[in-house]
Amino acid sequence: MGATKTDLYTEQQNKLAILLKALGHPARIAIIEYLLKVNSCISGAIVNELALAQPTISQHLKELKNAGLIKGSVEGNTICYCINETGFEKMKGFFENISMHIEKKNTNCC
Amino acid sequence: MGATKTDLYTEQQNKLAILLKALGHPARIAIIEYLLKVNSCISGAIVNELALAQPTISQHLKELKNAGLIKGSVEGNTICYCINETGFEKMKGFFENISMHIEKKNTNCC
DNA sequence: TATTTATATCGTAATATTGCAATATACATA
DNA sequence: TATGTATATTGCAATATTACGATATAAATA
Repeated sequence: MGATKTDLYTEQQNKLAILLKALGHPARIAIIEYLLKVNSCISGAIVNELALAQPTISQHLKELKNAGLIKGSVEGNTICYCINETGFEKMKGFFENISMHIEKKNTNCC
Repeated sequence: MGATKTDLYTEQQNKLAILLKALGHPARIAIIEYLLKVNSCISGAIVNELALAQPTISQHLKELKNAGLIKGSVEGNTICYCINETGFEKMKGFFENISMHIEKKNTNCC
């Protein structure tokens, strides 16, 4: 085994899991936070920022892109990465929804 | 290699990654959604709900508990699991913060 | 055109995750 | 006390992830 049995879950659950998993690594959180901090779309600057080897960061960027959390566009020699809002809005919505559900029910049995 | 280099990141980034990673699996999303849906703290009912073997679910529950997303309390023979708000509030806060940051800057270079 | 610069891909080692059968534990009840 | 019921733990096979050196690719510039 070792592979997730995606056919057991709804498409929503699978999609959400992909988004959350993509952010479930501190390097990728750091990349997102960096992209939000700098006031323009920087690319290779991330390599200097993050103390990881260039291929490793390239790989993390690819995963973020595959999950739909960042977009990349070629800019001559360099590549410009920036936040893709849609993925983040979905996750925000999920947690706001959960928060509402928690408020409504007060079964604090644990 | 193979292990995440946690010493490269802030404690906040590492903690957040643990929370997000714990939810980054459809089975664990399904468990959380189930706990929210049923109006009381059910335990072994999850095994019937989820089409996974009992040890597998037990393992997922353990991970959710370790991450601080659910609490468990022994109830005689059975065990009562329910949502632990704090973890979810943290994630909600993170995404609301990101959302605010995205709104402020409109550098849509990608 | 040759060289530099920026990024991606390949290949691989180390480690982690997923899933389950078998088994253990612990309470409940006959 | 013996048996059933609910959950956890162990051990293991299959697969995925993390990280990086070596190398490829592609644009920029000397």
